[in-house]
Amino acid sequence: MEQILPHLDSVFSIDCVLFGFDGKELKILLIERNEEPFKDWWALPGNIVGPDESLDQSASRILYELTGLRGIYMEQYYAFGDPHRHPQGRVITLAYYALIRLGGDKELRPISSYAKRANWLPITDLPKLAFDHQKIYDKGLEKIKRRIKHQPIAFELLPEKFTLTQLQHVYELVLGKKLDKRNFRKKIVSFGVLKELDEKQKGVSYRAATLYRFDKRKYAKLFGKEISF
Amino acid sequence: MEQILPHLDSVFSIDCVLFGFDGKELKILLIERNEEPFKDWWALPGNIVGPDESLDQSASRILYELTGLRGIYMEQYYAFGDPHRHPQGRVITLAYYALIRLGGDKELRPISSYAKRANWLPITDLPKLAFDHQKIYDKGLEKIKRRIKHQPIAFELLPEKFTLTQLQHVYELVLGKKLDKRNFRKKIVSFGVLKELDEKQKGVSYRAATLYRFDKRKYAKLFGKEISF
DNA sequence: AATATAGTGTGTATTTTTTACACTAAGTAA
DNA sequence: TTACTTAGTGTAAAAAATACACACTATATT
Repeated sequence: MEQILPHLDSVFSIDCVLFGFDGKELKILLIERNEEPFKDWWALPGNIVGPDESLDQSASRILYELTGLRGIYMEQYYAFGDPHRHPQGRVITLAYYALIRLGGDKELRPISSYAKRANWLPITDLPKLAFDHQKIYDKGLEKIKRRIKHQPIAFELLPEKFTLTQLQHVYELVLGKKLDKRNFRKKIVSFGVLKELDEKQKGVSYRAATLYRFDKRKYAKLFGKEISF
Repeated sequence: MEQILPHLDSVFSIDCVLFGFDGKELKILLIERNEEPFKDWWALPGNIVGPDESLDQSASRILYELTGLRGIYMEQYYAFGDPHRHPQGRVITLAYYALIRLGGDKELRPISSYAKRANWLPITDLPKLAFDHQKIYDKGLEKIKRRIKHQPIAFELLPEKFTLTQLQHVYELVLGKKLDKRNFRKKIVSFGVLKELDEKQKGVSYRAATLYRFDKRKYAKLFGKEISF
């Protein structure tokens, strides 16, 4: 976040790439700035790190203030500290990404003053971003692309119960490529971290798919062994 | 680095895990502190980020001041910012690792005041470290373990001309496990990034091995394709 | 000159993993 | 009942990973 610049030699902020999945698209949450510099531009949400906050806490707080959500999966992934990245002084920023399942419409809370509004925008059609936020976003996407191949983070984007097709969809969106249905299922099931439920999808106008759940216990037992996509 | 604490709300430092390979062991460069807190403890080298330095520049400077080396492979990998990680105030630190080929003995330069001395210590036998430096080191090792599987960083630890056995040795030390000689050679050669030289190892009292060189051109052509170990 | 020593360099068979590929089944809507 | 839409499944071929052992070569020693 870039709005407050106390008179310190350097300022410390956190910027977040909040990835959300609504069942259809992969989106990120952007705010439209209401202050100079970059007034009226879209930017990643961020803020100054509080004096008694850990970095992770600070990131969680930013997310909470914007969305009202807690307990979301977040990961710090890089520090951006070019001396000229902020036109008004030195601001070193730590980048976090978060993975969020988007449910109803009531995801967003009232906006703090420095932003006009916030919006979930599909990553396939992003506007120009303020500061070096495009670079921050790019690196964030790169990181989750890599991570989804080795860690069970896809489930963070899905509801607790999901179909294999939905899961595949998440992988395809993150990796940016189509996957073969049969091979995908074979592989994902072979990891042994999914629990098949006695329940079917509801409200669809075609054959309902079986629901699955991510089984944290089984995953814990795998610890050390790498998933590899 | 932890020795200077100006009266700011937060201070920004960089700490470096400098990995070095001397042909036998994997080592890191530690300094023995000459100031409180943690006087007489071993610590990772570090320093405050200068006002007009980029983060990468700052890390390179720290390395240069200690070793006289430039152009070394360094990578930023995590920010440590627990509010209580430094007993005297808030210091957020960015961690970098570097990979260094250790040649003769003249690697080290005169030490700045806050340290008594600096020393290359084998990672198999590290002392207790000041602050949260053990955590920083652990994460650094974890990162290069992961990275060496996908990126040609092993060559940074070796002289320009090296034997396949030496290369295998680096992989074994970083990954912490033995590898099969024939399979290792098959795989590493199949990547097509090594150039076999018309030259043999010298000064050994047994059959001399063929020397190889990492071929950056060939590697550049592979870009996008992943190496996988 | 013969011998001991120490590391180099090589091939194959087996298993495992990855890939490519297409149709029937089930449920809903008209 | 029919049309529509997605769910769910298997196999063969290719590629990659693994396990494994011995002869060669240069030097040092006697």
